[in-house]
Amino acid sequence: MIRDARVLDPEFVPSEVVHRDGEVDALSNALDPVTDGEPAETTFLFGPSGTGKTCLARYTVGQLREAVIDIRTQYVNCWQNYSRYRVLYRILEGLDRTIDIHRQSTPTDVLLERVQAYDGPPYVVVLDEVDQLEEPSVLYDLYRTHEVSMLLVANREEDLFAGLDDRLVSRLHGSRRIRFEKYGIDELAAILRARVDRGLTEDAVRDADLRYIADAAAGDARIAISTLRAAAREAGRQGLDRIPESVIRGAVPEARQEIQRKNLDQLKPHQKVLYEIIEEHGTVDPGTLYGTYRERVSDPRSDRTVRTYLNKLATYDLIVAEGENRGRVYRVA
DNA sequence: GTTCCACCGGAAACGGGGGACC
DNA sequence: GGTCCCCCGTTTCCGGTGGAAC
Repeated sequence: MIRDARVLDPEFVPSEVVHRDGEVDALSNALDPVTDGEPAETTFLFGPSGTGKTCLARYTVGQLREAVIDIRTQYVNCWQNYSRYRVLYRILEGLDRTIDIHRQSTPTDVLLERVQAYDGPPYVVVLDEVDQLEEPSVLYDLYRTHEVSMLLVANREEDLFAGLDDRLVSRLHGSRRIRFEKYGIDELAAILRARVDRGLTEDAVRDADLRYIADAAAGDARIAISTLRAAAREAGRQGLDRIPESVIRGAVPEARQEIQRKNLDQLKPHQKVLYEIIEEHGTVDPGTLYGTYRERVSDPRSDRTVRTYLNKLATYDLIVAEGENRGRVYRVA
């Protein structure tokens, strides 16, 4: 039944983007100077998870690469590359200029100097999840680098700017902004249909079932595509040539659990212990949480580090921190 | 109204791991 | 082999906040 499993991967960049014409045009216009060998203005892509920001950024940059001979591009995920050093390193990787750079001995400033010394063809850098940067000052460094054009992807504009210093905010104030709204059910169903047509055999899924998935995903294309993939996998396991409604319905919670499992797998052992304690309690106050954690592990980290871990868990959407100060409680998301 | 205290998170310091250099 | 330098995870220190107790 599966013809091309790649298209069922949420990371897959399709050859045509569905229901984002306005956003594609806006981004193409922003990148237009690159076609004349000039740098593009800094552009923000804002919107909730699963609204196609990353997909569209990669798609548009891909189109640009097809149209322009002299261009360099790089994608940097700031969730994984959260320090100034790692961002600059990834950017130099895109220029093939990391050959003599050593993780443990080359100062960050040397990396920056090398990026700033670049004077080749336009270089378009996509900084995804830019609100996860621990050292946003790197944006200032890059802003001052003439040949580098930045596409900055983030969920919420307010959250991103709240974490930046005034100097950077004023510089970025005039930058172009493209906003993404959540997909409607019809739009999501159309996105799924396009993937089914390319990735599965004909009539593998009914339109009504695609609408069911779209509805359950609540506007999040990533969840919708994961659900479709989970359903296709289960139907394949059962040796079916179509995905029945019962499998579709079972795939909805399965896809959400899979996303959560992936997030849990990325945690360090101490972070997992904290998550388990919160899960066991349902809702737990900080004092009890810290105390239980200290009892449960042989080499507990300091309370301050625990707070850093808890913030990490919250950013992963694994837990929720409710209330302030003494009223603070933690619960699983 | 004042004091106490639990909690948060920023900033700086510390130390481990590892590569470069002599 | 010893020393220096760097990144990065962690700890230490501490100021801010606001509810509880007096």
